[in-house]
Order: sequence, then C-alpha cells, then structure tokens
Amino acid sequence: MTIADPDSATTDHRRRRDPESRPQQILDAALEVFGEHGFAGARTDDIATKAGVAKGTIFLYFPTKDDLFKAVVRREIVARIEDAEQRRADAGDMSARDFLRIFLTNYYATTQGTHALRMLRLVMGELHKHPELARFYGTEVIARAWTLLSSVVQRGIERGEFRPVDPMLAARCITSAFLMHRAWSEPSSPGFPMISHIDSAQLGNDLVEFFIDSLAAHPADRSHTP
Amino acid sequence: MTIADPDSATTDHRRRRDPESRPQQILDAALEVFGEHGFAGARTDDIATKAGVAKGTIFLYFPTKDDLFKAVVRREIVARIEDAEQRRADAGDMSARDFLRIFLTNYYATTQGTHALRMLRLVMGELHKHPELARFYGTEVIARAWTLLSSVVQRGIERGEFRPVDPMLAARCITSAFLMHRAWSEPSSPGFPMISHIDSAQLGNDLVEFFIDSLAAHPADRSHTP
DNA sequence: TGTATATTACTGACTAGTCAGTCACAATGC
DNA sequence: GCATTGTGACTGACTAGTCAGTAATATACA
Repeated sequence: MTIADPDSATTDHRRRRDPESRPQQILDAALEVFGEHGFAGARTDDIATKAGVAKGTIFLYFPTKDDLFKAVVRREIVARIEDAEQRRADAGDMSARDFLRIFLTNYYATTQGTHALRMLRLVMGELHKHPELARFYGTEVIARAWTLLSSVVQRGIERGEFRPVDPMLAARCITSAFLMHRAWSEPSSPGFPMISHIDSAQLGNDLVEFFIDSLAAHPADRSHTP
Repeated sequence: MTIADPDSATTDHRRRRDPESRPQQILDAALEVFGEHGFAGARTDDIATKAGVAKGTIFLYFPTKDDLFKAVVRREIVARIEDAEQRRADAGDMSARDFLRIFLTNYYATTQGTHALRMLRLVMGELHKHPELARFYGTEVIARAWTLLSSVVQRGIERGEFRPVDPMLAARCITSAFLMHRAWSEPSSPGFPMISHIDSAQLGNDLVEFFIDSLAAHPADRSHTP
C-alpha cells in the first residue's frame, strides 16, 4: 500500500495538523480511487487510506461522497482551463503546420500519465449522472478546447495551408483520436495489445503528423495563395 | 418505468414460464442497467424489474452478478464479430474511396442507438476490472475491427488513391472519431451541447467525408498511377 | 376428457455482509 | 485551559445471493 512512511510511528505525520493541504491530499486520492472503480465502486475507506487519513477526516472536508466526487471533477475542470489558457499563446507568424504541431504536442503532453485516463473514465462513465457538473464540464472544458483547436485549424485554412474543412469537425476528430489513443495505450485497456509496441512519445508524433498531413491543402487547391 | 406492458395485470407475463427466452430478456435488461449505472452501481433488483422477472430468477440463470456482467459483454462481442463478418464483403473493383465510404457508413450504422453508447461505457469504464474479458474483447472485437479497416485503407494506398500513411494508425484514428462522436451526440454527454444541432446521419456523412479527404493522395503524389 | 401426480420455472421474504456517514473521544497547538 | 483538527468504532440503510414455498405445465391413468 501507499500509506504512511515508516517513521509515522514516531513523527506521526497523519496527525500533524495541516488543514491547508488536507483537501488536496484527499482529492488526489479520490481521483485515483474513483478513476479506478467508478463512483459507486469506490470506497471512502480506500480513499482515506490512500490519502493517509482516517475516514472521518474526509467527511470533515466534504459533506458527502457525492460532494467529494464533484470536487474532484471541479478541480480537474479548473486545471484544464488553466492548461488551455497557457496553450493559447503566441502564434506569431509561424506557419499553421508548425503552430498546430506545437499546439498538439503540448496538448498530448498534458494528457500524460494515468491521471488523464482516470478523468476520461469518470467523464465517460459517471458524469451523465451529474447533469449540472456535466454541463459545467461541457462548456468549460470541452467546448473551450474544441473552439481553441478549431481556431488554430481555421487560421491554417485562412493562410491557405489547410484544405477548406469544417474546423470544428476537425477539432473534434483530432481530440477523439488523442483521447482514445491515451486510453488505448493503458496496459489495462482492451486495445493495449495492439499498440503496446509503440512508445508514447512516438505515438503522439505519429498522431500529430497524421492530422497535419490530413489537413494539408492539396497543391491544386492552393490557387488563392501567392 | 419501462416495466411490463399495460395488460400485465390480466395476462401476467411475468409469471408466464418461458425458459427459452429468459436469458435474453435478462441480458437485455442487464445491458441497460449496467450501461446506465456501471457494474457496482447497478442493482440486480432493477435488472429484474426491467426484465419483468423476480430477482431470484436472475440467479437461476446466472450464478453471480459478475457472471451476468460477463455474459452481457460476451453476447455483445459475438454480435460485433457477426457485424464484422458481414461488412467484410465484396470490394469488387470499386474505387477505394467508394469502398471506404460504404464501409464506414455501414460501420456508423451499426453503432446507432443508445445500445452502442452503453457498451462503450462498459468497455471504457468497467472492462479493466475483468482482464480476461478485456483480452477477449481486445482480440475479438477491437483488433479485428482495426485490422479490417486498415486493410481497406491499405487497398486504397496500393491503388494510389490514398496517400502513403500507416494504415493501422489511420484505422485507429477513424474508429476513435466515430466512437467518440457517438458518445458525444448522446443528450446526457458533456459534449452534447456543442453538436446537438447536427443530425446523426449528417454527422456520419461529415465524418466519412472528412477522413476520405484526409486520406486522399495529393495530386502531386500520384506519380505511380496511370 | 377430466383429474391426480410429478416436474420444472419462478417468486419474494429473508440472511449475511458491506459501506456511507456519525459521534464520542483523543491529540495537537496556542 | 480550550479551540481546532483528527480518529475509528459504531449505526443504519441498502443489496447480493438464498431457499422454502407457489404456480404453471407435463405426464399418467381413468
């Protein structure tokens, strides 16, 4: 298990008062356990053990298991928004190809680790039972991400580098592929045996290049560029 | 609720003995309830009610809740394999574009309804807890689908109609997009508000055309065709 | 054809176990 | 001291799985 370190008996970290970081510890553990077992399958006892606190402590900070779940998702929403803000950045006069490459590579990097997969599981498997949260997530994460990505594609179209495609559709196809590939490259995934031989970074690059080439304007279409 | 039809009071279907069709009734109900609430969140009582039988009846046909879950997934695996066999069919000397179009349209049609979404939820959210089933699903459904689709792409590349892309990668990107779009077009999905204005068939067509154009060989690349 | 008897499908109250949430008490810091 | 933070045994609601009993059908015999 992951609980306390060996010297907990002497220093007893678990009882050290640290009300500032308690909620974060608990939320970290909760994401792990919810992501692994789903909402109904997760035991608060397990979350407490993972967080290194007693079960009662959880209910000191979150009134119900449901509230804890919502807090986990909300924190994730905030994190994703902050990611997006950072990525918005500076296109400069970079070519659309290069900008999209950087943008997607960045995006792929933020979904690294089991963290993103767990969140994907929660969003796909549990969020529909919390309509309010789902709407929040839809507008604050999904819609934003799609709009942002589609604006990058749009820019490429306007510069004549990309073929005239519905930018929103392209954005959705690209995010689908990146998310699903993350999910599939997890050892416990049913798709794993088929892609386990590819290393994660290589997979990211392959995806990026696939979509960049997918969007590339055919030479014949380039009539409107110098 | 969805239980028995109005005349159940008079004819009392629930008490009618029908050992032949019981397992199917139960499996249908189970897919609904598991798909809606996940494994842990599903109550056998609810499954029984939906199937129009008493709870005990379920355990007459399936020893445990776990076995019931496995049976649901297994039946779905078989159904998917049969779908795939049917789609394999006759390319003739059709152009790769047309063949891929027909193939994908067909594929999109088989994932219609909430049925496929529920299955997607189970596969993404629950299957990792049943490694044996996951492996089974991986080899018998996912691997098959990818191989099949990639062979269609491969054919297009060989005919010079498609650009020289890794066919397996293309297959995975295409399936990701189709699956995720199905999931996102569900009213309860967080992505729903963004794509609800598109009708399902139109969405399918858009996806098909997007990927066909994505794969199209650039005129300049066509050196090896007549 | 009706009626007694056997067989099989099904039922639902019950049991044993689980787990979210509580609370009386303990430890810590000021 | 005494206020704040944390603990873990406890409770009560809930649910997978059981099983004694009931009802539908099949078979036997007249």
